[in-house]
Amino acid sequence: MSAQAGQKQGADELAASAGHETAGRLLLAAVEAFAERGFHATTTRDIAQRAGMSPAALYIHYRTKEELLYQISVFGHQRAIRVLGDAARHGITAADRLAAAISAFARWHAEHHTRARVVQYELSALGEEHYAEILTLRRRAGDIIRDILEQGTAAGEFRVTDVRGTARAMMSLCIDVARWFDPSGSDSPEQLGRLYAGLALRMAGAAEPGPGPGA
Amino acid sequence: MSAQAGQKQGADELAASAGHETAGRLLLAAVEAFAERGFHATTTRDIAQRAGMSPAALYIHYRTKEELLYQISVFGHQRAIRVLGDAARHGITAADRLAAAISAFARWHAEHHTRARVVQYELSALGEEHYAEILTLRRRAGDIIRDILEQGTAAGEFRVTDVRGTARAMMSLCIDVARWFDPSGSDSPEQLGRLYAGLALRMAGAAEPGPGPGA
DNA sequence: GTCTATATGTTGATAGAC
DNA sequence: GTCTATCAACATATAGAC
Repeated sequence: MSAQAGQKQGADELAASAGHETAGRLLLAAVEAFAERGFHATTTRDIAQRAGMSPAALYIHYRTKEELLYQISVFGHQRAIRVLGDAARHGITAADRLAAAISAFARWHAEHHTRARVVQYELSALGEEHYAEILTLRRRAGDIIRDILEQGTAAGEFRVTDVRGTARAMMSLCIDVARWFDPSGSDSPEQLGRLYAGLALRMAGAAEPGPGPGA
Repeated sequence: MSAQAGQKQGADELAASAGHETAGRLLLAAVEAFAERGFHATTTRDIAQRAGMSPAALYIHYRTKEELLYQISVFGHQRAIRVLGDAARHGITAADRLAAAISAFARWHAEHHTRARVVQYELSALGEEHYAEILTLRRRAGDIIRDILEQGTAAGEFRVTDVRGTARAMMSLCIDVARWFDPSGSDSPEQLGRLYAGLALRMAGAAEPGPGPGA
């Protein structure tokens, strides 16, 4: 599946998650608007207009503007964590699993950079309860990388002194992709995933079999 | 100089850059407000109140709310780039310079995480001309790291295949510190700088003399 | 379920007294 | 230079017709 198809597919799934066709269109419109202008600068008029509806129609499907953000955040986090977790199970050695996990997580943030931007940078606009709920989801992602680093270090594959800090740095590297990634740039999400997998292996102090990252 | 003193010192300099005592207080109040709630969610009333003034007083010193953001952005970028550039000149080998540059850049984003958050994440709220001006400043920072990687690779100190991508990843790692850094957390800005310098050396494929990152 | 029309509050920015 | 008072525009959200 190409990056283009991946994005379309993902977008459809987000829309489908709303359960209702119109609600799904509003969700996609909100993602676009929030990513472009930020949650607070986005008006309900803007969202409704992008979905081809009147401002009032929004409130039939969602109680508030914040609920739109909440739905986007929950779905986005669930997706990203599933992608990360699934990849982390592919491979026998810790090095294989780390490379697969980082590659997939970075690639997701590149392919879905619009949604990822909302998911990663508009969290503070959530209500208090919704925010707490999302934080619980986020912790799982960090644990996945940390577990791989611990297993690899124990097995002698990696040389990592600060597991917590190194795992956090790897997550940070992937998340920040959403901020700067430009689909019209020279790197494809797949290339970026390969580069970042190689960089992560080096950060973990893994022995290098092939050529270095980016080859 | 401790991290605390460093932050205070920096804040004073930002305030002093305004030229006028009241204008400086407004600048500091705006940084706090923008960092906490974002540019668009911050009201001019909030900024004025934090500075202990009426909403109207703001417009004596700044034409618009956007001009406050612009002043903060310019000063912040100039500072961060100077810190990075100064550090990049300390050391004879490319490895020394890379470690010094990454350490200083990451540390700046941790120490000044409040200001850095505004500088790095509220850019899109700038007017078109101001935005273009800031982008010019930003390009310089990337060039500094890229030059070190190129020199180190040519000298045989580093093994980097994708210089552009690796330099971008290192910048990304440091910038994202502003998003997650918590001064009440367990890591000090100095510790973080040391960890990240070690990780950067590994990412560059430098030979490892001492213990790994985080030791 | 979707529309038009609007209630109700808040915003960025200004006018004019001191 | 700072204040109080205020404007005009715009925000989110709702009411009621269809």
